[in-house]
Amino acid sequence: MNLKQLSHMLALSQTTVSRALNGYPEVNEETRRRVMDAAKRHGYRPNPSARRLATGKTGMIGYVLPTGAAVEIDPHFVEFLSGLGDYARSHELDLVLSPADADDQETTYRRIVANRQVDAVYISSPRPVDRRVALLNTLGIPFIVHGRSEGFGFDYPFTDIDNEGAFHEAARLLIQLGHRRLALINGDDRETFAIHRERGMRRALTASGLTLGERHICSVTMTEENGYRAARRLLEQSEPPTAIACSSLIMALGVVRAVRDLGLTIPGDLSLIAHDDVFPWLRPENFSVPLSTTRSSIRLAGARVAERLAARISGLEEGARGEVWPVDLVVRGSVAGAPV
Amino acid sequence: MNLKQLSHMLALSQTTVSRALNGYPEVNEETRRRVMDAAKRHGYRPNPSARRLATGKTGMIGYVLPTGAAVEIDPHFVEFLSGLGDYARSHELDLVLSPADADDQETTYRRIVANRQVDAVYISSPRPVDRRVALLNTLGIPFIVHGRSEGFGFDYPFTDIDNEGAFHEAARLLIQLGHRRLALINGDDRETFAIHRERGMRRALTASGLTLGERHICSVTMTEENGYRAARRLLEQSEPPTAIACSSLIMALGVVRAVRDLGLTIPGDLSLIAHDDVFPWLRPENFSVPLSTTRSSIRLAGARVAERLAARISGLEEGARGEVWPVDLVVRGSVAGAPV
DNA sequence: CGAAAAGACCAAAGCGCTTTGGAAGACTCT
DNA sequence: AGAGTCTTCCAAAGCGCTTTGGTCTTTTCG
Repeated sequence: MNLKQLSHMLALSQTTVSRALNGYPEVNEETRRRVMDAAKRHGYRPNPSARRLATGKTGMIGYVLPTGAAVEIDPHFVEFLSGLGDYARSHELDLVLSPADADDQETTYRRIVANRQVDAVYISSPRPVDRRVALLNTLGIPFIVHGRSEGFGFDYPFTDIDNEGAFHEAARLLIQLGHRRLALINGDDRETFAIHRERGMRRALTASGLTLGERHICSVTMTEENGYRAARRLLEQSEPPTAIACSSLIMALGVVRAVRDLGLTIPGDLSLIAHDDVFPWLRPENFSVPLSTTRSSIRLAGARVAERLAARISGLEEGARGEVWPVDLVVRGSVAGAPV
Repeated sequence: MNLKQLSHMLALSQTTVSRALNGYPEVNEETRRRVMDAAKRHGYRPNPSARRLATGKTGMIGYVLPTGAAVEIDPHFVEFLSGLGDYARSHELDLVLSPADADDQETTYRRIVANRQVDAVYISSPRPVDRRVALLNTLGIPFIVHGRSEGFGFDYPFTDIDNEGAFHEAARLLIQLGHRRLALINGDDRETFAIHRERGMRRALTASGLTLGERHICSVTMTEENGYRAARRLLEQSEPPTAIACSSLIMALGVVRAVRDLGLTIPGDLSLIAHDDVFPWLRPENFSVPLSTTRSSIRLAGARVAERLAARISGLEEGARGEVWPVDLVVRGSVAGAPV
């Protein structure tokens, strides 16, 4: 059932039927009802390929997926995706993932824009002065950054959490509890979120006349193993930290294992706070010692990004508004006063 | 730069240029070279929307993503996706995720087929007599099932691992080590993979005159917490198992925690084998006691599924061939002889 | 040598929608 | 009553590609 058949059946022109269906004003309300009715009854659905060719609109949002043998898409992505899907579903938006060589994403971005394959895209895990942001800005396709980039000569729309504030609060709490030697096990420090977390922590330390020495900071891919290694390195120093802030729950698993291997205890010998993106399959309250966290649902962020993309596509949102979500600090058993 | 311009520039018809570019035989080789050359020089790329409308081919593969507040997409998905992306990238295939209400995926499948939104789709986490398989079979779109379904009046193409064989081997090993009371912490037993694993284990037990009692089997969503709970339930019985087979590494984390909470040890009091899908961020060799596993890379499976989909799209693969990959049994420190 | 076959190319008709540029009739207003 | 204005609808021209159904020229072969 296509437009031609439908309009013939209604003894109307394709023009009128098309307009009736798409809510244009220049059509009699009575006629519109008739059309709507017939369309529903016959299950007419406009062919998206045809519509695409005519309008350029695709009803899809895009994401360039970095791939390659050495590239690991981490589990955060899937949780973000869930949120995105939650929103997208109710708006019949599809998501297209375009796999790209991790070292040359630009080609793919250019392709999907030139080909008009999607109406909007989002970017995740941005770095400071991220080339993708600059690129999309010049290409002129609607986009949202999940996270933040910095230091451009222009503004851009983003949705981010207050990583700096979160880790500032976490560090402040630890300091209040008497800790003097804090350490940070961070994610990849080429990414903005990691830089912000470090900055937040440093700010809290400085305010109390403390510092975050080179020896007390690690920056690694967020795997269990790297968490373990980092913790061992930190704790086997001559002056080990008495508290650690950790950028992910998965790494925190490794930290806990290291602590145990070294015959230490949490929170007796070490206080631990980790960032929790809220995975359904790994909860901080279920750690052997319930884990204190800075918490922010990455799933909700996904839904929000989808919502904003939809708004931008339909022209409801414009400009470069950035939003920063606060992060909860949730205190559980893994923090205590510094050992004497 | 579109076809019209290009052909005008070459003083050829659109027909000839199109055919030259698409490798049709009825064009002079000399002419073809000229065309190819000009196309490359001017960076001509056929507009996919137009091509789509004309041919119905999209260059995309589809996946219906179940969503909803209660639905958790698990981390296996992202790893599978990585593999899919690895292959898809080299073939300029994109992947479109269509979010659907988890309870009504059929509507979405019908939509993407009716609209010709993708050239092929894949299905994951199939159940026995999975309605999606039956549906896609009647809808007549190329598809591959990742996993297996059972009991149709027709065959279908799938790529699966030998779940039954894997858990059969695992159980056999445990029995050889003298264990008599085995337990299984399984995934959702409405899914085929879980049924196969149980079947494999049962087969091994039966062969030795043993059984898998109702009290020794759990079937839960694969989260850390559920692993913990299941293990507690099993181990606090009057006649607790001396060995557990577990369907995922994430649940195994919970098992290890439970064992520790109960003051038991691995492998002294309990032998543990888990299935490992090979996540880069959580490795069995890094468990406090290195974990024995049945291992099969889900990422490789993703690449294979993409490859087969591509083959089916281009007509290189036909029929209902199913393939079953063997699973490695990797023995590490978490298994030992049964306690006396 | 003449007929048939093969080779190389093209004009034009789709694919199914949106949108432009009217046109016809009804209504208002002076 | 005639000019102007709405309201409501339509024919046809795109969007940029593929493909059908030729035509014209050259080659092959009995």
